[in-house]
Amino acid sequence: MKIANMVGDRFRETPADCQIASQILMIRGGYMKQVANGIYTLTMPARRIVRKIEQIIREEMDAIDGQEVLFPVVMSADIWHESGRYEKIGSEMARFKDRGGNDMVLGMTHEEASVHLVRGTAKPESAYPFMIYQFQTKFRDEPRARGGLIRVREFTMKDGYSFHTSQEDLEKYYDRAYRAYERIYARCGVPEVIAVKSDSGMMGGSISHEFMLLTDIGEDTIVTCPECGYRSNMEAADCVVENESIGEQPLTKVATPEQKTIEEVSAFLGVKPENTCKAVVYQENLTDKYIIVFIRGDLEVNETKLRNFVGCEIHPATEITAESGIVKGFIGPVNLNAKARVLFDKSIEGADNMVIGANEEGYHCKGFKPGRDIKVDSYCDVAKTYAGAICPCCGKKTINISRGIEVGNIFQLGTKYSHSMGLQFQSRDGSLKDVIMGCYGIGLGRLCASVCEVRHDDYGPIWPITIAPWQVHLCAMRPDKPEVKEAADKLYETLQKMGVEVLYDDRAVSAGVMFSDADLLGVPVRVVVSPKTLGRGAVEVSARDKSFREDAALEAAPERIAAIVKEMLDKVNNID
RNA sequence: CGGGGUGUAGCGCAGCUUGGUAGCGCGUUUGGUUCGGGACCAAAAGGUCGCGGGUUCAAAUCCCGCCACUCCGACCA
Repeated sequence: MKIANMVGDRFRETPADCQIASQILMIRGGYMKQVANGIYTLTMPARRIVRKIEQIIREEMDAIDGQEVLFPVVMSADIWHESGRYEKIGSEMARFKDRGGNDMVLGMTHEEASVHLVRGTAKPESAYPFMIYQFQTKFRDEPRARGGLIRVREFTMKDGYSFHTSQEDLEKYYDRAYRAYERIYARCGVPEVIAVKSDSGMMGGSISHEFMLLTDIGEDTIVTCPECGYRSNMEAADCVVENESIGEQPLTKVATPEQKTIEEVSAFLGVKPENTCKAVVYQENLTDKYIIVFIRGDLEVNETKLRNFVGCEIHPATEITAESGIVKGFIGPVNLNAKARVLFDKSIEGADNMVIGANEEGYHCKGFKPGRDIKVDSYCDVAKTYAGAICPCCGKKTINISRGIEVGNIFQLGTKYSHSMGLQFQSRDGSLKDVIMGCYGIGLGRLCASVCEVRHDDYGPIWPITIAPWQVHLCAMRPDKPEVKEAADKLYETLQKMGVEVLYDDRAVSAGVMFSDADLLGVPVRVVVSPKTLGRGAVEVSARDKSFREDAALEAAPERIAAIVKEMLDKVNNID
């Protein structure tokens, strides 16, 4: 490819409205252009990167016996009614009517389509397991797209669905998929991607993992333990705390006029926030019924865990009515006369001498001890864990909090879709049973942008050679000199014949422009042919990541360059 | 959905307060001089000032409505 004719302008200014490195560099490098909010056109370099990522994934999916298929983007609403998700999913799913007035949807995921494909007459147990996967455009009308390709509305995703006759078999396959994913990220040049325990969200199912690339611009909060390797998304992380007795005291009422927040109350009474017990009020989305969570004063409620615990959508209480009996700012578990569901978080278990609200304007109580002053049937775990908290796995106070981008996920779906949509198998004893499913997703564009996010310098991306748009960037410096033009043209042709992917810059531009453009395109191997190098009878070969720079004799250059490319490829691919 | 911001040439922006018929930098084109990290000189092309309405002799500028983009939050396989 000649850079002179390539569509997609590179430029110097930072584009307006760009926040993160990958977005800035990929826009500046002419990899893509925004068409609408969260919707991009990819140009050749980005398309080539995504294609290479796709091929790596394809090879790894095929290696675990995946069968590539292609589901449609547009689906009839019928199958979404069957699974119940037509009603359950909100406006992030795009819906429309065809000319016949039938309800249609744009696929945001393809569980329904996959079950639709494989159901029919119940197949024998021996026909299982199998996995089908595809690369397909998804449309999700995100309320807020941002960060270039990190969070978009239209994107290409690899989604796979596996079908099993037992939980054990699913788990066995899930483990294979897990290892395939690790290979995929390593081969894409980001072996540091880690798997974390995750919340299953609207996908349903029980066990699930997200693959995370840790970076500060990540939208997810990741909980890790350096001691034992425990890793979890904050949404799914257990919060373990240990409360020590600070001296049991009788429950006594104290006046705390105008002191409503934990900061105010603890400062006013001279106690630490962790020796208070606060109430956080939520409402069920559909009924507006109140839910009061009693939690240690220094902690926050993890709304995902709370949602899962109560089993319905919830939102923080916006307005508290007088009839509810809730005294805002002074809520406490003792003598609470409120129309609300009351939950006790584990974080107050075992504590004593806590400050609580007195359920009376202007008063709190000291000396509260759960279990003594009020009967607690059971404690739930709905608190957000925090840096320095106790690791739920090894028990040490080692919890770390960091940020990560989700670059893939795997779910054990169970029978959610097979059951609702009627996908059964015939077991050896002749009975019909629901098929057990797993699903496995990777967003290609997001992975591309994420790699850029962690593999770049001030001048542009530094693409790992396995996914780089080209392997070699050939610069003919001073192509107005016939000897340069001739040597570079020949090298270009020879390398291509040898199967090396070359981007060729033979424009009559200054060295600065040429190098800046090369930096923005991030091709791992750079070859410069110039009057200077030809004077030495050589071409200059260097790495985008500055790891080496050498002269290669002109006649031997093609072989040398091809050898360097091969060496770099092997280094990434030999991961076992 | 709530709260801010912005919309003027391919890109980045000024002009708007105080109305007078559009400008700067980058990029692009042509010619010339340069030549290993975004060169220089000269000439040139390129704009429904987001859209619609209103006020006015006159609107990029003032008023009303709408749209789009964007940031923070809510939301999010």
